[in-house]
Amino acid sequence: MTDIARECGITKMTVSRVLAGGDKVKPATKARVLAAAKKLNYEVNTLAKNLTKGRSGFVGVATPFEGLLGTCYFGECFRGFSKARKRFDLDFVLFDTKLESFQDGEKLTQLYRQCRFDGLLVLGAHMNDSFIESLKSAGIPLVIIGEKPLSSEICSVSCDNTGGVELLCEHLYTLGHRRIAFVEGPKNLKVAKSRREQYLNFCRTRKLITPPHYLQPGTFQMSSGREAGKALLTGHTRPTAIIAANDSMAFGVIESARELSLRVPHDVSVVGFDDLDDASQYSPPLTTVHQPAFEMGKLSAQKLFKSIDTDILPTGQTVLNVSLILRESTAVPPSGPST
Amino acid sequence: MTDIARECGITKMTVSRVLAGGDKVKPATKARVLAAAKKLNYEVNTLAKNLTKGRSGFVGVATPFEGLLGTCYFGECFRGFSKARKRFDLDFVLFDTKLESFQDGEKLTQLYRQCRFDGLLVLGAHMNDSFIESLKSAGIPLVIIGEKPLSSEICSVSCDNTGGVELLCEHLYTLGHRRIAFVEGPKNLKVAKSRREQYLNFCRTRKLITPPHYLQPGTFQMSSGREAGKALLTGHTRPTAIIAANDSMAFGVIESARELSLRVPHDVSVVGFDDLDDASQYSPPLTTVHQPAFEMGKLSAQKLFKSIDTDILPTGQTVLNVSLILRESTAVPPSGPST
DNA sequence: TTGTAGGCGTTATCAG
DNA sequence: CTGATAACGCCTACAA
Repeated sequence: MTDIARECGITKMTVSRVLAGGDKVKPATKARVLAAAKKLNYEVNTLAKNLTKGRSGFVGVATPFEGLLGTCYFGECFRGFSKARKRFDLDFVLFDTKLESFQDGEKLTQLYRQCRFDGLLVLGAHMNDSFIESLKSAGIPLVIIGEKPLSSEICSVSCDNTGGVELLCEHLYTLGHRRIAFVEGPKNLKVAKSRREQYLNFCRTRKLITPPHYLQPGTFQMSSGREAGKALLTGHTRPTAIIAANDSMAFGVIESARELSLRVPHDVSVVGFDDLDDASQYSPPLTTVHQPAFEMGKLSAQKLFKSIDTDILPTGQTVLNVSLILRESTAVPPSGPST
Repeated sequence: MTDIARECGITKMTVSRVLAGGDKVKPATKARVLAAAKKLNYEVNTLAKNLTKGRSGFVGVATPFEGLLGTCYFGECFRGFSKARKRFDLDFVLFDTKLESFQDGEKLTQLYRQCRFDGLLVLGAHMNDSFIESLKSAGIPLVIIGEKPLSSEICSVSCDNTGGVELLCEHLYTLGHRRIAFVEGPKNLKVAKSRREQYLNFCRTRKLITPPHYLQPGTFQMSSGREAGKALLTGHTRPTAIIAANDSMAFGVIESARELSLRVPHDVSVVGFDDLDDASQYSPPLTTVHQPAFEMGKLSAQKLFKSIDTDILPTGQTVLNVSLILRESTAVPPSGPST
């Protein structure tokens, strides 16, 4: 910058002004500065700029690396973040909430106070609310994605998990299913809990039978769906329909049916939740609930960017709608519609 | 920092020394400083530290967001990066090579010169070598992952794609298959090209028939595998075995067989490449080649970190071994072993 | 073992 | 519209 100033016979200050956006500088000077900058192959030193501005120019994305990073859900959310970005001087840093050192939010708080990032997007948070509370109380601009924290003070963008499961249940019930089983997600995830609760709720309301083994544990991974499917399809009082708390597990359930030479949906109906890309490619194509991961990512990032720009903490708890995607993995139960 | 100094009745400088690692400071002073730091809830300002050090403390990860970010392969690599990290003052920034502005490497070069990151890991690079060359010539510490660039000057960590396809071909040939088809990956990816070349090579060597439609285009996505499978299984001279250039497409091929009521492996053998988590969960479990994505990620990150620490550009082209994972999607061809 | 002086490259502020 | 001066918070180098 000093070089440019010398080259143009002016001060650094004027050069800075031009490069920062050309506030009130004589057009002629401006042109000369720009020419010199080009000639000298100048690029700002972000490090120095950041120091004076007190900003790092980075947005943190906190997520469990193991279990979420390689999933389509994560990919879609992240593409949403990226899409929301209008200013290109903000980039994304990834933090692994699975590391022990990140478990309690203390570490992220510290990084924030060290000016490593300007705001935080939290994906796949655990039920452990104290994690989020501690981030909040550190004054970090914060948006939680995928679930709604207890405290309404905390900004979040999620989708209607309860409503989604309700749609699935209704659909199966209308087809005539009365023996409906459920494969749940990890116990420490709020989304998993919401989905399970709504299933149980539905069964209670409609007075459906729910032997204990109708509620199968799962990890959101295909393998757990396969195991749960095997248990359900070989156990007593075989269900006529199985709801998996996400698509991956639904695929696993379908595989288990195949292994047992049961046809989907003829012998058993299977539904999932998420609407992954592959859901439509499966045979049979999977009936599922579409979760708008891309939109969730985009909206949450927009909120955070705005917050960072304005220095006002983000607020509001947005719950996006989900929709039932009817494909071919569901049909009337083998015994025909119930009464 | 000034506050701590005042609190302890010493200068900033001594405080700095203590906080930087306590070089040659009297233990008593050191203790007092640390106590005061704790009391005042002090955290270094990374922004200032970076400015003096001339380092950003970030490692860039350049990858196409669309098509790679949501995949298991990316997840594994990234977990490898994270695992390689010994110093926790280096974090990972994501850059989207699918953005137009990143296509030619110019943008990343600019970001580097602006000190946004200290080194770069490139994942899923395009065939376009000029992209990589331009990064290299900008002097960016650089490791390419997954493919071996033409210029041996450029550091890379990849796996033996050629050998892997050879293993698959050999396996099928030994079982007796003579009509082997191939579903290829995106035309602009080097890995895809290597795998295809080796398939063609094998067919040539063994004098296998290869009608033009035996080489089906694909995108590495399940849907393209499904389409290719349909074309191959309904076309003339039906192959007895199909090699998909990755697992996702192999799943698609299997689905297409199911739709056509063909049994895998009884009527047609199917193999993939990657060994995704789900490959073992499929029914039939998929015979495939294991690609050590985690190790590739870890090793490449280690090289880069070392380079950043020592200020010596990373070198060497490592090619990791792959291994054939025999599962249940392959068998002798329906007509029995060939002569 | 500790202190002093100065600089890293940029922007803020106020004066001209 | 432009310039002078100081500051951002830390670290390097040298001196005491």
